[in-house]
Amino acid sequence: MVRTRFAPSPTGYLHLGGLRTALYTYLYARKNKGTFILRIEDTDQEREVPGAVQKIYDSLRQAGLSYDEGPDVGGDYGPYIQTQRRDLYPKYAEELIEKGGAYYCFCTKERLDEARAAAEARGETYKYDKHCLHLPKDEVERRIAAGEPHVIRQNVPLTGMAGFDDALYGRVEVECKTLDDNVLIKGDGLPTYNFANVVDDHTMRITHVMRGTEYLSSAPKYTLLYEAFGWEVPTYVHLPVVMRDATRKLSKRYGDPSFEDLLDMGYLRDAIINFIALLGWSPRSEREFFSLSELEQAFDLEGLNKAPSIFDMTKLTWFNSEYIKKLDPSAFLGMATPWFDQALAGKNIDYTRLSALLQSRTEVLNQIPEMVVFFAEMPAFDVELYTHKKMKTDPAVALEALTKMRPVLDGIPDWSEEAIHDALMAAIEREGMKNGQVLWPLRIAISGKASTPGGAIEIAFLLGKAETMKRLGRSVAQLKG
RNA sequence: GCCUCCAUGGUCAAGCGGUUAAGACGUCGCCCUCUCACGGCGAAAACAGGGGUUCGAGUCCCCUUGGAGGUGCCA
Repeated sequence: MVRTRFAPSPTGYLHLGGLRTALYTYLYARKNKGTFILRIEDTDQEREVPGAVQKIYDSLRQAGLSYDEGPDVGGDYGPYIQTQRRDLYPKYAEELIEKGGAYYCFCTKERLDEARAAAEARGETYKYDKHCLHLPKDEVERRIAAGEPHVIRQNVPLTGMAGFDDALYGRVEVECKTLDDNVLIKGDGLPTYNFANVVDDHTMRITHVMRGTEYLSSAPKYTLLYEAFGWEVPTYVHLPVVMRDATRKLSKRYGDPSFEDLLDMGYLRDAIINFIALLGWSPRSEREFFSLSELEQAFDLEGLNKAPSIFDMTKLTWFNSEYIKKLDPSAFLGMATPWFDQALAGKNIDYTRLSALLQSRTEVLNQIPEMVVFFAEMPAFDVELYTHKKMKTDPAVALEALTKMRPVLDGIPDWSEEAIHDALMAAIEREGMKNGQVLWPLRIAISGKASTPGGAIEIAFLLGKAETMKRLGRSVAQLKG
């Protein structure tokens, strides 16, 4: 039975690298009919950000990554928040001490800092000197009883190798002598990640530990812990980082968006998931569109890439535009409406028609207001906009065309697209002009923009007869200068 | 510095000893067209470098270079 877990620290929003780790972890569980667990790693009380835990719940829910066990859903292996498991860790630490895998340490911060500074001054990697390893048991007990501050450290062997087999990276080994005796239980009684991840993964019966490569080089140390306990080591799957460019990883500091930010901008959940899934994983086929449930079927470890990948906003945007195009028109209308309102509130515009015009032109929802504001207010524009080589128009041609079309448009009784189209086409033929020589200037005259969603006819229709005639009148006046 | 890991076009990425080295995004060109999009067609664009192993190497090994991660009483 596969049991996987996503174990974030509540230090802020859910960034995209975290989302991808969560996604793969979730997918692996689903693919194997296993259990997906959420665990909150909040042992660093100082870094905890208020509200961050709730944010994690919300983001995972919005992403569609439902967990079978977790703080807010329960489960048989709880609690799922580490600070609520605090009484558990010292017990295991004691056991580890009994087995020789750990020891109490009373060294002061000052002594440690000095030693570290000295090592660095010598150009060496600092390592704790096991100063407290051989303290007699009675002395240890006496000092603890006396309330002396202390931690518990891992007792790493001085010789030999430590290693593990990663499902993605293969065998990873290091010499024990390069490893430090890290703190397992801190002065505040809470465990460090080094200890908590081992105890929790074991007690929660996690079979596959999927996490970022920042843990790759410390994983051998965790294996030592499992071995000291006599526990079975889970399967490790370390996942490469998501980068913003070749040398820096995605981060809020540089303005990289979080999952929430993307959603707020008007990126669709399914598009984000689809894109993220393919960032570091390949189905090894030409297929590129996957829904979450399709990913649950298709995902496997074999398709994982070992190299870090760069988050390409442009490709995400393409995915988004594709997802928008596939939307049912009424669904798109529903999504677009709040964005229409931003630019067109109070205006009498046919949103249904407008959204039909916009659907194939919208890449991200937040582009909508700027694409449609001209319906609300006619922008000022330069008459040179009338010049278009291919359409064979310029301000002079435009003036002639507009002057001739004004009465034609004014004479249309029922303002429908069909009526406008027919009237205009008939007039164009009668005058012996080219479509472009009339329609281009007309579109400019009533929109003031070089490019618009839809042509002159659609825009005239959406604007309504009164507004169209009003704008036309002003534009003709402008041309007469 | 030391330890670990990684390396195919600008980006994602297929390839798992024998290929004209896929595909997608982006870019550029053409077509469609009342603009812009959409859609269609096409083009440019990559195995970091050097040594091995092999009849044969993008694929295996080593070195170099470049990059990432770790080196915390952070995770």
